[in-house]
Amino acid sequence: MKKVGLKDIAEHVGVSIALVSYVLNGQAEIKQVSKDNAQKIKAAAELLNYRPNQIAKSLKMHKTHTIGLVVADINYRFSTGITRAIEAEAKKANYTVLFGSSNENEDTFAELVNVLINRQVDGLILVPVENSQDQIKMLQKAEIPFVLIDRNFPEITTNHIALDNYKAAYIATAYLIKQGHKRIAFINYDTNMFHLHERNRGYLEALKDNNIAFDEDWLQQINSNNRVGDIDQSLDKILNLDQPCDAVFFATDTLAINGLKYLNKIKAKVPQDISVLSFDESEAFELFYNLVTHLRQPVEAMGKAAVDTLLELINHSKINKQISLESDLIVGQSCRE
Amino acid sequence: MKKVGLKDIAEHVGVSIALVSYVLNGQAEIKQVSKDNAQKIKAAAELLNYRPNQIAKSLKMHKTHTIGLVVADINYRFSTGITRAIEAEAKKANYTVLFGSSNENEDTFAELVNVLINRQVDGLILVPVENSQDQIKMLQKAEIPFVLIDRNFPEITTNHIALDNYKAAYIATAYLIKQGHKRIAFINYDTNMFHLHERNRGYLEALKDNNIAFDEDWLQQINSNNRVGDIDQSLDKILNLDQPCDAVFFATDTLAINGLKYLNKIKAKVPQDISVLSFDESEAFELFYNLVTHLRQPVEAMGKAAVDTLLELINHSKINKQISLESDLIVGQSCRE
DNA sequence: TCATTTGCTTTAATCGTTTAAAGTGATAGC
DNA sequence: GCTATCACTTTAAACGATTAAAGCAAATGA
Repeated sequence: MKKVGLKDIAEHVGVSIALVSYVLNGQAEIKQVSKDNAQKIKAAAELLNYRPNQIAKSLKMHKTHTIGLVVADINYRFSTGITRAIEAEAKKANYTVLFGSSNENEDTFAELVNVLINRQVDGLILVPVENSQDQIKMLQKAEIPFVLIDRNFPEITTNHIALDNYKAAYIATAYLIKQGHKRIAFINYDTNMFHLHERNRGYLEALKDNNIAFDEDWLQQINSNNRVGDIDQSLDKILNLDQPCDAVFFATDTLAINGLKYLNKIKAKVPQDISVLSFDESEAFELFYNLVTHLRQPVEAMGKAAVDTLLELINHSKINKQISLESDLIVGQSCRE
Repeated sequence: MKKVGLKDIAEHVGVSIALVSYVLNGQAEIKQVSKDNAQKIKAAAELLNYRPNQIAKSLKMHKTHTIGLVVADINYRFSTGITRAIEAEAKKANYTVLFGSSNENEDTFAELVNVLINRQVDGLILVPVENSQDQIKMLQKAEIPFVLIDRNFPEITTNHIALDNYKAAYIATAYLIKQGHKRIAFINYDTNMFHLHERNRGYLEALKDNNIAFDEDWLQQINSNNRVGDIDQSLDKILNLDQPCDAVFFATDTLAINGLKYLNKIKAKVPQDISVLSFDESEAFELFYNLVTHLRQPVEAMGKAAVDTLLELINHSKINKQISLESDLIVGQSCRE
């Protein structure tokens, strides 16, 4: 059973290809196609089970009605959330999402972006990885519509949607202080990504504003290549200081999960021995014996904003939007009361 | 900066489009293009930052080098695992993956499949949803290469890759029996999907083979529309029988997670009050105070087998493969020893 | 010297659509 | 009776690539 095209329908009905195209694109009225032919064409399309070849259509129209999405790692809870939100929003506008995961790798990221461009996506939504500035600049030079989400580079002016990471970290730290903590550790990745630096800044600023003298052993920077081992060491460190920490704030859900596993292992009780607070959400937080207090990112809103912005960009070209969103502090029982 | 095509390069160098195409497709040798021109063309392509228009190429070649993937729900751990595996495997063969999530909805599933076909994917990898038999038959009639994973319909002969669900459930149940359990509940969805029925069958058969008289209150069927409430009720039921169950086996990770939340809520201790075993994997299982004993599905192998089978189908057409895989029982501390 | 071969390049059709523009026969207006 | 309009329909040129087939000098052979 070979593919049926406009030609087959045209032959079947005995009219030209153009007429078929008009009818099937809802232009029967305006092109004044006779009711009789319109009727026959529709029937034939149905009968032959015609499916328009989007590839041909895209080629002609210079529009694929597709947007490309590159997330940092499909295994992150954040990624699945944002993917879902973006898909749903895109569908409303009749766009399909072409999707890839860079696995936080610079080369994979570049390759994915390239593949998507070659497939003529109308625009891109990207969660950029560390050191991908050149790729971003390339996109700007090539005038390809794109928006960054979750992360951005302060030195490059882009359309982006991200959490106010500084504020979120500030609020979380302030919350721990309000709960009576005086020695709060912050475990973050050792990275040069701006959004994670902002979290450091929020943490530090909150300490300062509350007159807590920061001890640099409190800020632990994890090498993402040796995550598990490093987190264990970091926790050992902050728990065995002369003045041990009584709270720990994890900069991401992955850090928190690995950290909590270790705390379980060494039988440290949360929050009796140490309070725990984490960025992001995770199903695992709910199964921990005490719901882990965490900062929930508004993924739905983020996805919607990203798609909306991108579509504006695609349709009316020049706009410049930097959207900053706020997180919710979900209070569980993992912090001292 | 408008898009550069073969034409632009041709004009820049002062040769025909054909020559450019030959060179950039590595046919310089066989088409005996002069070294001089070949050199200039490559240089110009580089200089002008040429990117082949895959859409045009696909139209001409009747091949998109794209495979479509429809998962049941991007939020499932299984989905992200399988997606990653399929992407990695597809990339090796220079295929891109176009991806969608049906959210277990029949109509969304049909729509996604259609969108993918219209985009001329070379083949499909599908996790079919309940009642999607007609879609599958349609694909067969249209002779579109596809393979099913995770689930299949016994009444339709298809290429598929799936776990031996019967065996997995049997092994898990037998394990619980070996640990001394005599009253084992099984919580499954109320569904007509074959793979979940197979899990029921494995559970029942294991009881029978071990001379345990099955009590029909032990098999709880959850309506997926009211998952949370139903699970709570089911657990209440099995814990409050005249002869309460001392073990519960969840048919999926989502069921287990919700079940464990409820067990936490009513302060039932695992495994002291009740042993717990679950199908699938979840990050959350590791954060539960006792690692939840579970059946791990071989997603990597599954993804690889799916891509390999599909590519065979695409290239050499007629084959018929039903691949059955085995799960691993990961023993944690959630079952009585 | 003329025909053939060699080495390289161009021409032009094609993929399945879209859509201006042109074509056609009937009817209406003057 | 001649032109204009109307109500349709077809023609044909794109879109950006691929690739047989044809074209064209220069070199070689007889």
